[in-house]
Amino acid sequence: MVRAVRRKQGSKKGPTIYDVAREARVSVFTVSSVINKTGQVGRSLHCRVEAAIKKLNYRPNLLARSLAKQQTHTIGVIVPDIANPFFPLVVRGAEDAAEKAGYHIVLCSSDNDPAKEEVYLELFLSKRMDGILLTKAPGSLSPHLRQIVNGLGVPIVLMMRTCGDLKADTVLTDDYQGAFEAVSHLARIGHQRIGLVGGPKNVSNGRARWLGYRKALKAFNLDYESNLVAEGDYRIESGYRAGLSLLPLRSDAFYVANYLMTVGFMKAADEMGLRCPEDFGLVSFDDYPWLGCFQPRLTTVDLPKYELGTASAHLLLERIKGKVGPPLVRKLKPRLIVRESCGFRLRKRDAVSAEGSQLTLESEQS
Amino acid sequence: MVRAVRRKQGSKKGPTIYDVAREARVSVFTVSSVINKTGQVGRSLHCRVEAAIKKLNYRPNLLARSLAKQQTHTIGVIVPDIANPFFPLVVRGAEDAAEKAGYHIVLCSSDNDPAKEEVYLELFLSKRMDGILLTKAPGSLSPHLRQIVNGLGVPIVLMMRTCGDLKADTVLTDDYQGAFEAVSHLARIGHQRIGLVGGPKNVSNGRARWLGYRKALKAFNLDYESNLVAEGDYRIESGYRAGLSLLPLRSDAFYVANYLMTVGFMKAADEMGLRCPEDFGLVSFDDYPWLGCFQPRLTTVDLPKYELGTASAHLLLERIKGKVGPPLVRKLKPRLIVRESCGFRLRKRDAVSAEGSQLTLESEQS
DNA sequence: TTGTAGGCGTTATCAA
DNA sequence: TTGATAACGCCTACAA
Repeated sequence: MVRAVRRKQGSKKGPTIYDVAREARVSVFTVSSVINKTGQVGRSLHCRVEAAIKKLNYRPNLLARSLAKQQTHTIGVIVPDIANPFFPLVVRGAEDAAEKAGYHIVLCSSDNDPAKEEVYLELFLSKRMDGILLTKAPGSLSPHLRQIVNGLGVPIVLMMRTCGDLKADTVLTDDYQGAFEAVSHLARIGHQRIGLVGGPKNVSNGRARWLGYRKALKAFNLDYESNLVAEGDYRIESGYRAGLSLLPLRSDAFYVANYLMTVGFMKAADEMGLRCPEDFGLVSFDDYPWLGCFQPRLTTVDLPKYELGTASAHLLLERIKGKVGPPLVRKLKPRLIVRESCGFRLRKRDAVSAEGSQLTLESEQS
Repeated sequence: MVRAVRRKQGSKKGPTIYDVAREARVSVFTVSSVINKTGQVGRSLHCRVEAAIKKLNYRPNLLARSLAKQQTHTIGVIVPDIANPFFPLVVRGAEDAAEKAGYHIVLCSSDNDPAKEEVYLELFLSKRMDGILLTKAPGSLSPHLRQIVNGLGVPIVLMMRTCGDLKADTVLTDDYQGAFEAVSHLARIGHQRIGLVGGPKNVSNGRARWLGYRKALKAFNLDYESNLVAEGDYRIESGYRAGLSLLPLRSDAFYVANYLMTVGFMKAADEMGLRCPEDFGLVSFDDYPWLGCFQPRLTTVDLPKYELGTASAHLLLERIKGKVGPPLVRKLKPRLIVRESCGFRLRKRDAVSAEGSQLTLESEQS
């Protein structure tokens, strides 16, 4: 009982459960039971405890609780870059879902750097996160790390990107399908030579978008011209460079595999005095609220970002709760939104029958 | 020494410092000294310990360390909404600065709801965050909470918004100045009737942008017409509604106090068949990489978001380190970026002399 | 129903 | 230089 003889409470550091117990003239057990609503505590003691808590302004130290209960009610989230406009909504979705379950989020940006990612993962393990949400950087998890993860049994949910050697629950958008629809749309309205600004081939969704492009070309009997294709890294600069090299080739249209690259691409077009959709058609990937307000209004494939976050968090929370079973994969449906950048208005002679595809004409919505 | 007799290591939960000590046939103190590079440990023991750590794949439990050292190396961040494109870069700045100092971030979105904010603040205190970065929701901190904060001595840095009753370090952008420059620019190029879509008056930067607007009108001897003014909440919908009500009044130009409201405003203009800058001039607030690539290219006031985040984190880290002194206020300079939405190209007859203002013609940069 | 005391995994004090 | 051992603040069998 050395503890009860501690400092005369106050002065930084806040009151502890012992202070409350002393104040209420009960044991720490009683206080604990009251706080956690566990076990039956008599009316009078209950009141005394609550009064003491209020009087001392007591807040339980969640650090100590986490240590004792072996759970932090915190989940670690690693995204490539929170400043990439794709991820904020994903994170917000995860945050909301987590919050609803009493969990909170620590956020890290890996910059797609496997080394950084590894550091953060180790951090999460050391901080005893209850679970991890991960948009994997290129490359596989180091065996060393995988061993720890498995040993510790910390659940991980992969977001947006699979990772070959990591068997874990995964939530994806169907980028293969999305890319296929994007390019199909271009083909359907009459474009013949369709270029690609693709994502990095060393991440799964980069490959998927690439494959969807090729599949669509095949489906419409269009040639694959390797010189009309460029690989980017999802950032503005790479889209810009791709624009500089691809635009002079004067193909009919382009599919650009994400928004940031589209921004760079458009900048290049602007500098070269090329206009969209008059000089080239364009379908982008990933929609934003402002795309409909500025010219050219981008035809794009909307990805359910918020839902991606919530779904991932839900899966993770299930695992944290102890659910067992083989890894689950959820694939969310993208949705083609047709505006003008594709050249649809210019070529509406080839009327598009909806064909049961996930097509949305923006003028129809809202 | 009961502890050493614990479970036969392994099977979830990972090894503890005791396991390492036993493995290396030393005391926990020795292990701890090696890990923290504190105190002198003999060569041979040092090696034995390192070997044991490697062999057992030992990672210190940061939770336990935090409890013992009374510091978590974690800072709590509350922003109104991480999905508002303004904040990701701020958070990224804070994250980078924190990371560099060995700190990490837990992120919460308050939705500008004081109640939610209070819950999160209490959470941060309970989780013993070393410091807090806060973009205050409207209203003042509850006295109850302020008492705790003060009592606990947890440093807080206010970002973007002041809070009357909370004396704390603060990092702002000079929104008064920014708004003044925005509106002055409109006036300078010949606009006479200038409307305002302002931010919420119950947050400090909303007021500042409002005041800058009025100051500029005065400076250019323009009338303040209250019917040309609308109060929004920084979200798209409010900008849209403002557009619907203000645009029919056919004033020359508008200053819209943030990007999201501009998006809504443009949507309204689009629906009404009004074009910018032909039918009305517009200056927005807050710049993004894609603003230069789409029409109308927005003239806007760039706010140093990333720097806002880093500066805030730096200030906070200083306080965490124990720096004392009166609350500091840092005000970051905004920068007017002139593109076409203001109508500058249309009216370039009134040539703009730079006048030493922070004006940037986009064609000059890059 | 309530209290006692040991455990969670570190750090830190104080002897040896 | 090392080693016991008491904090850190909470939870929770086990006792009473």
